[in-house]
Amino acid sequence: MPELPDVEIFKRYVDATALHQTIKEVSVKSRQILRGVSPQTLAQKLQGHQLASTWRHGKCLFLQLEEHGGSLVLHFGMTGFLKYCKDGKAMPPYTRLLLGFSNGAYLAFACQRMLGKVAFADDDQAYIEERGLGPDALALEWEPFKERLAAKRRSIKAALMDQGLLAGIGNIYSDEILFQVRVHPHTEVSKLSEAVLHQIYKTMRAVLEQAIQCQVDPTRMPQSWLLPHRDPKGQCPSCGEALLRDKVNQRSAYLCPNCQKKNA
DNA sequence: GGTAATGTTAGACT
DNA sequence: TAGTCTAACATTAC
Repeated sequence: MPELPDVEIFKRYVDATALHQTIKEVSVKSRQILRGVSPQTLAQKLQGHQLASTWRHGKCLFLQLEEHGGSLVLHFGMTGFLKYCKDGKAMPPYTRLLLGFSNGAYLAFACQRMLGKVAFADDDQAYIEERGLGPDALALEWEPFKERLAAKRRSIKAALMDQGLLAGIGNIYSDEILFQVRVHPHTEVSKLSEAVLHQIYKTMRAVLEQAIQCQVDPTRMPQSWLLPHRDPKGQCPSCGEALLRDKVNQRSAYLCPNCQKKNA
């Protein structure tokens, strides 16, 4: 689930559960998810400290320690999520990292497919730069958005999903944005008029914000959206046509062949 | 048993 | 050189 709106919900979840408690225990269950930090170093950085605040950049969640002590950085891959448990027994399956607090509760980072990543950043901004991430999709203004995408020869779907251009959009939400703007995902960015690009920008903001409001729960999203119908048997909520599953960038893109014509 | 799944990335290619 | 594309990564469910 973890695209920008999902990670924003994880951020709010941490804010509501795990702040301002002293970390007693740091247990790395799967070493493989660590990026650029050893289990020993991670434990040493975290133990005895508290999570003071959180913020999100694209799909990355930063859990900041008090007194500028650096941040625990979480990336959720395709299957990652967080769970705050009152005791260690309620731990979800595939827990890869477990933080134990002085009040006896735990924060578990789970990811079934091991594509999630855990890192430690002494400086959040430097970390973002090192990883080559573009500006956060919700923080990005129209003018820089236009400049970043300008004249790209790749498809609009690939461009929206490129974390180096702008950070936070993945397969699901790029489909949703392009469906709402009625643009075919294969369309080359350079072929889009400025007016259409502007529509894409505005729709991107609206979709991301509303998805957060809906708690990323498809059943709460408007029925006019693609997302609640996004499966191989789904029908277009606008015209009733059977949805098409196409390949863009090695990923399956869902679209309505009637509403999203090429060269439209 | 083959295929696909909400992500990233190193290396190949143009 | 820069931009773009592909395969690989690990695991489970249908």
